[in-house]
Amino acid sequence: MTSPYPLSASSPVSETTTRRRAPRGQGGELRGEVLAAAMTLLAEPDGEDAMSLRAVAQRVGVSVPSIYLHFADKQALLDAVCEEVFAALDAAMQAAAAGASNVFDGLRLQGIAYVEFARANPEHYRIVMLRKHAYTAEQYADLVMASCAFQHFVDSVRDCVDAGVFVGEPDQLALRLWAAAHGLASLLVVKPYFPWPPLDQLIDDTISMAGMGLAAASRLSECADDLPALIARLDRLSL
Amino acid sequence: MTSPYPLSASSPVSETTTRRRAPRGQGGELRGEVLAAAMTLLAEPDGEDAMSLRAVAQRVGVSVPSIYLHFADKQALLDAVCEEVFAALDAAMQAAAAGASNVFDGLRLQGIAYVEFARANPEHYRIVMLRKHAYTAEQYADLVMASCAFQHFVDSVRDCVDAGVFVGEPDQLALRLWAAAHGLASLLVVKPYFPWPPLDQLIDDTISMAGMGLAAASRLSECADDLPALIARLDRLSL
DNA sequence: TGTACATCAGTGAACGCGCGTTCACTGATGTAC
DNA sequence: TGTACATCAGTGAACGCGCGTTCACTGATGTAC
Repeated sequence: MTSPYPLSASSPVSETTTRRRAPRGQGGELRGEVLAAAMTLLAEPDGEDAMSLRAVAQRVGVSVPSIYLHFADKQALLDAVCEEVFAALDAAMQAAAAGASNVFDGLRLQGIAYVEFARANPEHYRIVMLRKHAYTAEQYADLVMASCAFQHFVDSVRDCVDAGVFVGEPDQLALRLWAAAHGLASLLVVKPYFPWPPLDQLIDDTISMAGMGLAAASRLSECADDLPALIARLDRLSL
Repeated sequence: MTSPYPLSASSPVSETTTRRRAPRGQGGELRGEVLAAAMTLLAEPDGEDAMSLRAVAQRVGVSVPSIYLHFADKQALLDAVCEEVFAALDAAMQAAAAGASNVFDGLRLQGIAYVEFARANPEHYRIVMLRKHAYTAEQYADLVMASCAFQHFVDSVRDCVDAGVFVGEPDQLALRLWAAAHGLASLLVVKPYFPWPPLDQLIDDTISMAGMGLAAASRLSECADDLPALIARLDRLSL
């Protein structure tokens, strides 16, 4: 019933309330309640279809046009949801990285946290990562850069480059790692009925595979002779 | 206007035909035309929204209820489309593998063909791989196994295991490689506006990363001392 | 050879539904005079 | 201290739209007698 992770927006949302009108000057409260209700509805199975403005209004205990007091249209509400989800994803990854013993392990823990987030919040992951957005190139670039999650991830990759684990441009390397993590995450979200093996190990293996492969491949392109040394280093990092 | 790859279903489809009624006993022709029109509509941008039964009927030059003569409902038509797409994907991967110099390279070429298919047919890829399907576990397992694509891919992984490149269960290893390829494929489909680097290299790199990483990781879990030898072997395979 | 009939391929019109959005309105509350 | 008024939070009813699906029907064509 409640949102799967703490929302920055306030207020619990019950099933079918008749809401008390906000006191004067507190009209903005409704914005938070609408956003929270949208998040909750989207978290349910088939959330994307379930989140109509009518459903949101009913959850909050308010009439449908009231939503337009705080969101220009449905898309604006969805945009707000995306921001919320990106922030939560970023927080989960940052928290995971905090427990790392070295920069390479930190990257691995972030990757695992990424997939675990998708596993725990499949419908939210679907909205931000699997939906087609009607953005122009500029709008989209803005949105990606505005969300800290990808930037923080690139920073971690840069740390690894500085430590000599990878060779190359951090943002380019990050894309490749992101692809691997997103691949597993989206498969789990979209194909829940696939006969998956035990997920904890699959996730760890896939993330490790990407990290090791990138280390090996980015080195291969530079100096193919140095590989044994590279592998020895990876081994020392206690992957 | 025409479908992006040869359909097993016959018949060209023009914009707004008035179709001539099929001669007696040839009623089945319409099925192929409906399927082809659905494929064509789904290939367009926003294809998933654009493919309504009304739009399909108009493309074929037939009334809407006629579709029900050959498909039980809209879902049945979508199922038929999925079969068609899976078959085309399988064919593309098989063709790519035919040009390989060794089993490991064959896997790499299949991975590249997989991503290229998604890149060339983004809306078709979206339908089969990014949509949520309302299947039960059994229905879905049947569907996956019925489509040859995944089976053929597992076979190629098995060849690599036999050749000593990977260690482990072929279907388990295949899942990890699939995740990596699907990750990049779906990112390209869903986020066309992302500031991607040159795609040919990104694709090759990502696939190679997965292959090398899996080889290294699957060996790591067995005998951590043997890594230099493994890398030397990968190098010899001219990755 | 002619005709009644079954079959076949397809149609026209309507069904109810839920959707996003808009518009004119209501009624409580604080504030200026 | 009383009252007119502006502001604010929110509402009720309707808009047009496109959708999947159903139902009774049409008209051409082959076949049995």
